[in-house]
Amino acid sequence: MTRKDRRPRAQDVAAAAGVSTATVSRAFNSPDQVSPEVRARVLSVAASLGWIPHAAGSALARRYTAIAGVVIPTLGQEIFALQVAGMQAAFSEHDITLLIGCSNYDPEQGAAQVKAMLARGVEALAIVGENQEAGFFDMLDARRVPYVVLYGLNPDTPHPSVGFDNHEAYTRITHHLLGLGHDLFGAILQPMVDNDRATARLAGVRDALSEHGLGLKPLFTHIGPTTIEFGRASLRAIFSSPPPHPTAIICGNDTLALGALMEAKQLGLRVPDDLSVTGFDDIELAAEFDPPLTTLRVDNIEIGRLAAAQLIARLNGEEAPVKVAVEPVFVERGTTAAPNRNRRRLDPPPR
Amino acid sequence: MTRKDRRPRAQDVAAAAGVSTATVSRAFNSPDQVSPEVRARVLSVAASLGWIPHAAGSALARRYTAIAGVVIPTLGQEIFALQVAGMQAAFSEHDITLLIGCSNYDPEQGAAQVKAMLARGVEALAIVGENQEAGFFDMLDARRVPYVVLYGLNPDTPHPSVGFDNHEAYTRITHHLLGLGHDLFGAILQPMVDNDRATARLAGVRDALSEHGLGLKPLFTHIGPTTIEFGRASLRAIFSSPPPHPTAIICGNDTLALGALMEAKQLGLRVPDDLSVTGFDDIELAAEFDPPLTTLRVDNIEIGRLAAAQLIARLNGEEAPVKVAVEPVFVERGTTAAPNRNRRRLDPPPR
DNA sequence: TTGTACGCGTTATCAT
DNA sequence: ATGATAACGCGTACAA
Repeated sequence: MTRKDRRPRAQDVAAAAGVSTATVSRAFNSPDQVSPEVRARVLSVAASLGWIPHAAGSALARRYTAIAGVVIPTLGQEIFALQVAGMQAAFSEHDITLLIGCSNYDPEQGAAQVKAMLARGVEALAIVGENQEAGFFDMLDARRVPYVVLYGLNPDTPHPSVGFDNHEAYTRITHHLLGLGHDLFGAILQPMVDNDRATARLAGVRDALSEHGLGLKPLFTHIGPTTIEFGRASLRAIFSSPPPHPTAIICGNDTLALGALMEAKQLGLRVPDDLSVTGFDDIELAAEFDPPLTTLRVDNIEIGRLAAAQLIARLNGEEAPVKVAVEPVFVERGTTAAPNRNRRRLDPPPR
Repeated sequence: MTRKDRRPRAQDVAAAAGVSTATVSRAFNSPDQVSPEVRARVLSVAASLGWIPHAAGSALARRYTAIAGVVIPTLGQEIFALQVAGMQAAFSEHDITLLIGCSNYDPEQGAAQVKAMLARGVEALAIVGENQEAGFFDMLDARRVPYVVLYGLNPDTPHPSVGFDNHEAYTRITHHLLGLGHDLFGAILQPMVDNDRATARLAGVRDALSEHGLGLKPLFTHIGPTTIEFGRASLRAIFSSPPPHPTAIICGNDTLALGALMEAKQLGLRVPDDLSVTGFDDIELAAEFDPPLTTLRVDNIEIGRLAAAQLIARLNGEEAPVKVAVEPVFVERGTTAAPNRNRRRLDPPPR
């Protein structure tokens, strides 16, 4: 067998095939430079020995690891899992291994993940959100590691990014509801700390409202975990305050919206007659729910694909646009309508 | 700056700190063997140069890559994403990087992923399901790469595994419904091809039924994609056949069950009075739905953790149990009850 | 405590 | 077309 019963190396294959290690390497990496007979022999010997070139040696010699990295908040949320899946598909076409790290919404953990990835020699990096530790992006620049920000497209920052403008998306939702005639709003959103996307969304709602001289009452603004349970609890809280109550609830994602919808049903509120509710993401359930949820659809796989494509282009020294938009599509379904004036008349008018 | 403006290496740090590369290495890996002053100087120089040891060089010298791998069908399904998250958490405590590959339910793709991982020098491997290409496990054995099968615990095979017996789980569900008095069943399940878990589940239902002299009619057995839509369509199909109709529908997971539930509501069927429905997994929505779904809860994060723990133990040469059970917990909620005899009487009795 | 020197497995360069 | 040889970056006996 092979030396010392360890993993075979190129030398073992070379010896068994009666060639040099250089030829073994060539037989795999530039088959044209090797005579057909020798190539066949090398390949067959390699197969019988079970030799696979060791990536570590290869990385050293080539000065190229063929590794990229992505850092997301968590794998538990479908949107990020899909972005990763999209990246993985695109990278694998270029034989690049994708390292996946989770920050758990903590910039410190995120930075630690990136450090580990740099040690592994990542050639490029994708990360969700711009809310990183101080000097984070400088560190990447210093190492000349191309990076891209996922799931955000903040026009005010210079970072290459693939995604959409969260602020714009939420002004769009708000304008739609305003256009339907709503003038008293509630919001159920995810935590803002270290989350530039969520922050931008709330600002988007606020800015759109203030254009119309409206605002978002603290009493009707609930911020917490993105669970069905929190969506439920928030809606309950909003409607357990004395009237008037909001006629429209804007949610940070579909999960929160579904929670709100379930609680609304339990409270005997008719959607969309008594209450309009909007979500975000367009998860599978959104379309199937009763009533089907009005939401914005985001193509997360595409975001991942495009991010990988941009990084690959830059690795190849190609010019690539640094701000790539993947616009969310408004999907109006059954949870939004003009406010029911009959019901509102029962409420005392706001002072 | 550093030589040729490239990534700094240990030699650059050594030169700048006025020591040898051996001391640089020791300052990081065995700090006790280095005098405090020298250590401090080395660390500060390394920090200012931004030096991080290159994993490829390290892997070669140590003959240890600190890489493990996991192959799952898809990241798009929460259960697998959670298993990966659990593994990642456990491995990261041992500074092991986890490589993630997706097979898309295709053994060929799975094998390709594993090959890529072997090239990267994975020290250990986890894989969902035993349904692999011929010689797959032999290949791992030949390389002495410890592996573990996730999400299955087939007592008939020798493979180390962490999970549960899918056959047993589904006989349990079936027995419960039989105990409630049901005697006409339907099933909505995921595809069986290359999926030993799904196959075992169907067999579990069949075996439990045949103990009672019952069977599963092809007309009432629907197999397809694990989507809400397929759950809906299957229920519709089942109830659009001439009576009698099943009083209990066993679903392959919660998503299918939710689809069935939604369609049942649309058809005017009362759950659980007219129809009992069971799911599997206990996703968040299961408890919140109206009525809340009876299902089996699986702790997928724990499965991931335990799998990683077993692999780590084996890497350290420790004896570790090879079959680790993570039993699903039966959660009876609102979608199961005794069959409504009144309704059944309206149906002509089965011949 | 510190330095010297070799090997880890592969590829690229330069001969032949 | 093929071979010899020198990197690639690091860790670790061994020597001092």
